[in-house]
Order: sequence, then C-alpha cells, then structure tokens
Amino acid sequence: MNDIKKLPDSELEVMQAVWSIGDKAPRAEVERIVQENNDLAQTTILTLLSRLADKGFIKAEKEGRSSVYTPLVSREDYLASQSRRLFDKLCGGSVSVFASALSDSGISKDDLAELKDLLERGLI
Amino acid sequence: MNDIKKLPDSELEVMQAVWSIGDKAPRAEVERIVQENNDLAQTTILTLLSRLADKGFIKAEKEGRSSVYTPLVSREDYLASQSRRLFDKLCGGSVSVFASALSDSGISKDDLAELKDLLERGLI
DNA sequence: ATTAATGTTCTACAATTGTAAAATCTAAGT
DNA sequence: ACTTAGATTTTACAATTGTAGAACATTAAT
Repeated sequence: MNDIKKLPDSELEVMQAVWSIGDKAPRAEVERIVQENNDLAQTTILTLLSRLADKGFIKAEKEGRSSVYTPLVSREDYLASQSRRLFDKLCGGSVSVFASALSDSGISKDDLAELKDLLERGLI
Repeated sequence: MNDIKKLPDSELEVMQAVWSIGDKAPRAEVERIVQENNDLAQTTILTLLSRLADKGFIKAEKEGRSSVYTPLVSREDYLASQSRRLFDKLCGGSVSVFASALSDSGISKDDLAELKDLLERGLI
C-alpha cells in the first residue's frame, strides 16, 4: 500500500514544480518555477522530467509545439508515504520520539498551535 | 543551523543500530542488529560504518581486538533535521498540509491521540 | 613457529543521481 | 527550399550509493 518510491532531491524539486502548477503543466512554467530556487540548465530539467516520467510520477503529452506534464502521483500521496517513512524508519513508530523531533525541528510555536487546533477539532 | 546532511538509506540503517546501542557500540552488536532486518555481508556493514565515520556521524575506536563506534550526531538532532526537511521541502511549511499528510500516512488514531495529548499538555 | 580464526581495510563494480553539452527534430519565417 | 529559433532526445560523465570479494593484520591455538 505504502509503496511510493522515494524521489531523489533533484527530481523532487522538479516534481514540486509540476504539482504546484497542476495538470498539463507546460514545460516553460515548470522551468520557470524550478529556476526560482535552483539554477539548472534547461536540458537538466528536461532530463529530470523524463526520469520522472520513467518512474511513473508524471505523464508527458504534446500540446502544440511543446510538452505538458501531468502528475500521476499526487502530492498528498507522496507526502503521506514520506511522513510514514519518517515516522517508521526514524522514530521507530514512537509518537513521543516523533513529537520531540517536531519540537526540536524549529517548527514555530504558531505552527504547533495550529497543529494542536487541527487535532482538537478532529480534523486530522 | 539545520545542516545535518541526509544519510542514504543503507547508512541510516547502520546508524540506527549504533544509536540503539549507544556509546562504544561494539561492531558485533551493530552487525547483529542490522542483520535482524537486512541480510548484508559483514564487509558491507563495515564499509557503511567507515562511510559514516568519514561523514562525521560516528567515531571508531579500538577496544581490545575489535572496534567500537560512538555516535557524534545524536538521533534527536538527526531526526529533528529530517522532520524539518520534510516540513519545509514537502509541505512548503504549511501546517495544514503537514497535518493532512499525517492523517493520510496511516498513523493510528491512538498515535494521533497521543500526539494531541502531548500538544495539549504543552510538552511539545 | 605454523596454522586457524577473527577482524579490518582495499579494491571493485554496478546502479543511481546530478548535471549538461551535443545532436536532432520541428515549426516558422523568408 | 533554406535557415533559424525553439524544443526534445541522446549521449556523457563524475559523484554517490549499494554491495561484497580479496587481501591483509592480529590473536589464539597447536
């Protein structure tokens, strides 16, 4: 069930861009977003997109002259699987270990308050 | 501040074993623990230990005929940095995204209750 | 002193990741 | 049809990761 493979950092970066745009994300958009944080050559980004496609994370289609990319794995699913991974592999499934990790991670008081609020309202 | 490098999976596995034993973890113990989950050759584990030492995660000493290993990076610090990483890179710093990740990750109701409890008691 | 056992370091090598130049393929303009 | 600009695919190559056999060192036993 929880078998979404972990992406390497560089691919994740590109995947984030695709997710942030949504279905049929145009190559130029992806490129623009990726390059806001990370100055990679255009061909590098294309390589990463094609590796993502190989791995089944996105599908590519032609739209006129250029390509658009659509996520096949949702951000939510990926995130859930990675959270799980962190919780299991690193915290050994212990909530208190996880909690203290959160506490030490530098997450702000406000964020923790929000988390608490969500938990209290049963939204999680 | 938050600049603990991410370990590759195989090294993390060995690191976990060292952490679980504590200071001056004897090689044989590390080996035994690693091999409970993962059947790796002895030399493979030694290779990983030496890579961990190179990266400054552990230090090795001779104790009699064989080696013992002591963590230089605590599990807590590593965990905190990885939680942070997940929160930032994957959730884009959004608590609600993070919360829904938790919710979807298959973490049990009991665990969530415990987390809520910790938050309510101000222990986080 | 020689052999056997135990432990560690070297060397090796394939797979994956990070990065991008070179080559190729359109579509558009002239 | 020919050249150019834009886009994608191939090819490339170094660094890192995953895995372990071979070689070497040391201790213990005969």
